[in-house]
Amino acid sequence: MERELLLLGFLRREQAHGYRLNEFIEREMATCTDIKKPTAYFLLAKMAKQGWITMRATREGNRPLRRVYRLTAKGEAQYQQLLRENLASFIEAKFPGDVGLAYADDLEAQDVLPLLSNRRAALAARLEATRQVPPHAGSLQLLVDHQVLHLETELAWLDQVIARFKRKAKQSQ
Amino acid sequence: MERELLLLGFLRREQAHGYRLNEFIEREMATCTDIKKPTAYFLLAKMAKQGWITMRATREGNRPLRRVYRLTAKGEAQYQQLLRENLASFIEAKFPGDVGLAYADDLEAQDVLPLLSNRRAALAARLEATRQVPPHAGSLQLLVDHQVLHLETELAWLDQVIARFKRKAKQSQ
DNA sequence: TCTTAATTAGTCAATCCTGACTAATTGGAG
DNA sequence: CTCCAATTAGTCAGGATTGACTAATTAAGA
Repeated sequence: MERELLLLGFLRREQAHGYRLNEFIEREMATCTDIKKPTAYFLLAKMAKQGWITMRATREGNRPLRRVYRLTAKGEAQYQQLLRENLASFIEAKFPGDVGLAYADDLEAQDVLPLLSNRRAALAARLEATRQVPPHAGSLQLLVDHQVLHLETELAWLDQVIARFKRKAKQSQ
Repeated sequence: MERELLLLGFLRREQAHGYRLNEFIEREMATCTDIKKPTAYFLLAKMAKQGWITMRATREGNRPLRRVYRLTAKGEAQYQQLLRENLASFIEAKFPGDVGLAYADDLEAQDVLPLLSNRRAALAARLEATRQVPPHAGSLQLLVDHQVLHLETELAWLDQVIARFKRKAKQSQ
């Protein structure tokens, strides 16, 4: 339900139409979610059906119909509950990159090394980009700090893994 | 495609039926994926359609039909490519728990603290459980080590966050 | 030797998610 | 003032995912 929470939390501050929501998601929340545009519209329609938000269609000129979404009292209650649930629970992160590592021994260590070196470069670039993010207001800065810490840890770990495969390559050579 | 990689990597070692695959996923690969049973069956059927694996129906007694899956040469080639792609790229982890933190300022700091304390307990339990996991063979141990390192980092970070909200609670009090 | 619980094996309807698309408006270069 | 690219706004068909279910087999206790 964290996708719903994300949308409700934004609508709580200001009523908005879908496009502004998607902008917020991409610009500010990229570190914790990757909801795509059609998903956001889908969830908004679902929440409207449940009475958590209202949908008001507006039209300017003959642009495509624009819907303005606004939180209802029921939605506010739901928001409070989802927020508390989210804060009180720990959801484990999954590492899709570990699937490859689990099978890395199927390749020669000499073949694995350049591949991991490529992974390392991508990770280092991501870390650098995140470090360059301008300061965010309030708790949003927490998310950036979290991401930086996480990426630093991943980089250190990846270097250990690479060292392991270097040793292995030397042995078998 | 890391779900397909996961399945192909297992079938490469031994032909197997759906149930054994799901067992492996839950027991050994829980740290890097959360594929559910029907998803695995869906992917197996899709890969069979693509010719990466073959499906042979067997029947013992009058049990429900059991399908044994086996990697084809085409599947082996695909496996090689997916494995190399996975090893060479870095896929960012998402933190659903950060959504709540982003909005934590909507609650009083005094209300946030017990919630985060609950999150901390869940995280600490998860870390302890992962530390207790018996040693795995080869690279599978890498995944466990990765998870432990990650959980340790998360715990340290969460303590920082909690400290932040403690300061905030003291200020507003 | 019943009865119950756990394990083995898989299916299906309903829901969720997104790549690819349409379409109008605005900004700016020439 | 015209044309092209970027921005704004949203839709839809099709594919992915899973909760809830069915059903036979085995294990174990009373």
